Amino acid sequence: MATVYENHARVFKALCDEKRLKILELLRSGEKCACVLLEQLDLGQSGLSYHMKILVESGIVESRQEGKWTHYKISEKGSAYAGDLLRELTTPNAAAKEICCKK
Amino acid sequence: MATVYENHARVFKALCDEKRLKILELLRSGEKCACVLLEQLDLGQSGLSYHMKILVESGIVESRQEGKWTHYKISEKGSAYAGDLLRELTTPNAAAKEICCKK
DNA sequence: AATACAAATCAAATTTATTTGATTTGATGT
DNA sequence: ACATCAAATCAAATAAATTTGATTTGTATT
Repeated sequence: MATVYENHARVFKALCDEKRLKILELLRSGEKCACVLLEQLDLGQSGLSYHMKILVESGIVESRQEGKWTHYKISEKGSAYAGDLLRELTTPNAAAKEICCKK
Repeated sequence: MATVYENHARVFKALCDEKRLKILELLRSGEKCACVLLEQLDLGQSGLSYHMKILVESGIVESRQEGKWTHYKISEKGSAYAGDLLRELTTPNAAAKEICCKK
């Protein structure tokens, strides 16, 4: 069973790798099928599939099957969730106590 | 020389690891010195130092030296930058062209 | 200058992530 | 049913990240 930390980490893992950032950049110009991504990236078929899986599992990218082809695009919902999560993780929480050192 | 992708990836690496997410959670309640973090985490001294370096290099955490002790807190500026960057990376760009498959 | 202690650095061991090529699965067309 | 092609999965090899304990560095105290 995944901890909440694992689930949160999964979201940002999408953005931790150069190849995946390049893929996202390509997707910023609209939905693309795997064949187009393959042409533009220095990646083999199985390598692309590996990275797309991580992107989709993060929620930031969504996929759509059309016949033999799979199309990918940036998910508005997933991106918004990632943004909200980032804000939550970096915002001071209410019950802030400043406990610190002996000295 | 670091590519722009490496620089972007560095920001989100901070959020990819469970231990670092736990550290951030502790920092949400205010600035803490390393000694306090050590008490609350399942980490040795050098391990904590390793993770704090990654957090600080991401910009999301900032450190302050006070005598022998180092204090850490979440950086508002760095967090805002990460948020802006995430939005930028996941927002469709202007010159969007929908090029796709033969079929 | 010598000691004490916090944190950073180093080096080796271990774990996890990524790459690569081969095989399998799933959908389509003949 | 068979052949074809796109994508997923698998397994092995490689690379990168993390852990751990030892050493070093920097600051303060005596």
